[in-house]
Amino acid sequence: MDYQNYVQMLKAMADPNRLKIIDLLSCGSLCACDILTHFDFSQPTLSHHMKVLQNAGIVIARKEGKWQHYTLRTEFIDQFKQGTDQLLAADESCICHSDNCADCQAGHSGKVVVSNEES
Amino acid sequence: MDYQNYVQMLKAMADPNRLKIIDLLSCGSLCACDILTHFDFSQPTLSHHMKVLQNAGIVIARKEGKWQHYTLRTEFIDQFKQGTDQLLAADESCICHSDNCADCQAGHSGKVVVSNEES
DNA sequence: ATTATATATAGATATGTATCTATATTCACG
DNA sequence: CGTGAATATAGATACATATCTATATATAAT
Repeated sequence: MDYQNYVQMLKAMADPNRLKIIDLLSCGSLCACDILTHFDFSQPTLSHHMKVLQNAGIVIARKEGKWQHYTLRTEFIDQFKQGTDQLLAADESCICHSDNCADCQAGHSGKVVVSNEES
Repeated sequence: MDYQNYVQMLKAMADPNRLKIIDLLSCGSLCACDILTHFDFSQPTLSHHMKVLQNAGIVIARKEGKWQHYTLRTEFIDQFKQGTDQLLAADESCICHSDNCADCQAGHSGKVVVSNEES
């Protein structure tokens, strides 16, 4: 797999304000003005964030009169969860195997995640 | 829930090189020098990335002689998946409900994600 | 038509960060 | 002890981006 799309989603999500927007939209569609009431930043800043979310394929916009309605894409939810599973599963899809990895040949392959208790 | 820790994980993951490091480590522990062979950047740059991953609670380091062995934390895997589920589930944990949200009172609550087909 | 409302765009600024080179530290080994 | 190898730290630089103000656009209402 290539993680291009997944990285773009992560980048878009890796901002507290945009994460809150996603959280808000997970409850249902909202227009820009309604979203804005939940934040302290300016309207152009929201417009910027919504564009980032759209470009990452996280949100779609539907214009109705003067309102922009934003909705979470089901494809985003599916693809993001799938990307996460693929990333964190220690199976044959491991990048090493597709990379002629010397470490794999040296036996590092396999689920070797460790439960650790230090701070 | 507060997403502080989750955002920190997202930030650390939202870099193609660090994502590849996570992918490599999902196959098993590796020392810095082994990880470095998979990349074009310099050794100090790797050191920086590993610090970011550690600060985000994604990776732990165990020093053995002059080698640093890096391992994915199981807690990271659990917490990240849990955070994702919590974010994208349209249930009572929705931020609106804990925020005295006017939109919720106006009936926007509920799973309203939309399958959309435009580009 | 004019005015008000919702949103977008342009341009500036400040902060964050990914990267580099140079150097320091730590450790094994002779 | 001195040397080489693995890693970390310091400082610099370049690029990305989150934010703002000012302004433009689009639509509804009067």
